[in-house]
Amino acid sequence: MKGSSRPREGSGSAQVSGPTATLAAYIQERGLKQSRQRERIAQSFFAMGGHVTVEQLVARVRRDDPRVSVATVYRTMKLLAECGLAVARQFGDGQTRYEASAGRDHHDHLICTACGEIIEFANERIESLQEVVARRHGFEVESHRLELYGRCARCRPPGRARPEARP
Amino acid sequence: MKGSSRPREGSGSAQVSGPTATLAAYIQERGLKQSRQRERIAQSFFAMGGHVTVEQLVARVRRDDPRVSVATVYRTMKLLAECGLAVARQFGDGQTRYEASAGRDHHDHLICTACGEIIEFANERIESLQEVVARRHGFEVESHRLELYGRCARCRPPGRARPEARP
DNA sequence: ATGCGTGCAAAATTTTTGCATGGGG
DNA sequence: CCCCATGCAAAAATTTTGCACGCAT
Repeated sequence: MKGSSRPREGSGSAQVSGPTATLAAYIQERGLKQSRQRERIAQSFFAMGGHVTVEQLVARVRRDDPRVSVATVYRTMKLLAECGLAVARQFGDGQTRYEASAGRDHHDHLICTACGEIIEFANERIESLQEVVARRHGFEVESHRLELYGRCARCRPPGRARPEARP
Repeated sequence: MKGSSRPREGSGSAQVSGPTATLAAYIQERGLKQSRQRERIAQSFFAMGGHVTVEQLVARVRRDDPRVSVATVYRTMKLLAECGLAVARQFGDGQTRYEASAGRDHHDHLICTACGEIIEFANERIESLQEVVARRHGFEVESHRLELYGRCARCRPPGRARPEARP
């Protein structure tokens, strides 16, 4: 249940302009402090890619550092969200998911109700129409959220390819 | 707009075929039982209209019947959702909201981030484009969710009229 | 009489917060 | 050195579940 195909940031060796650098800058500007935990959490988060639940992130971080507390992960993700490196998403399953957003354009989501795969997409036409609709009601749009739930190609009953064994 | 939705049930005379009747039918068909609580909860829910949180609903129901438990309200709303009279909505605020859906067409939401007002809208063009996008990714859409967050006419900074004083 | 519904409370989930301690700047 | 960050656990907030009892059918 993953599968994002996002272009990797310059994962070169001496590259310093990645999200980690942005976080460091943000931390310094605000007189906050860096820490092993924050670095680990951020690193794991960006390494995981996709749309990560706190639970998943905690598990991953603890693989390297078993004593990191859930609270710290929550607090750090809030930090990442504040400085624009992550976005919190609520798909209707009761778990907040975080998504890396460094320098990424806005996009919406296609979510497979069978295998859970999450695909991102963007559509200018839809965005425009949203503006039109909003204006029609006197609204000024600040943000929006569009999620399409359904069956992905592999999970579709009629087509071919087995639905991953979970109807 | 669709064919003037909500035909006011002019047909039967003695038969009140509103949502309450649908619930009663559903209850009987399934061998379930009616109860004072269920009636009160359903009645309050439909009377309130809009997008109601369980908390609000509980408060309202208890105004008439202080001993109704939260659990019963949850269970009853689940029942209403099962028989298609209500729909559970998750706007990102951590509270499940229920919305009456008897005979209503699909629609999406405009949500004011200042006063919390929720406006419904429907747009065929957007729906069509959603299908196109989904198909392009091999998805078959089962449902979707579109929410536009922003400032309603009254809450817009530049314009006039006061923001109702409730964030 | 049978079994569903209810209230109450405990449990389960998910996220936040208080507090004492330790470490970064 | 001072303040921030962390861990731990308790607290919150929301929703579910177990249980015994009572009422509707």
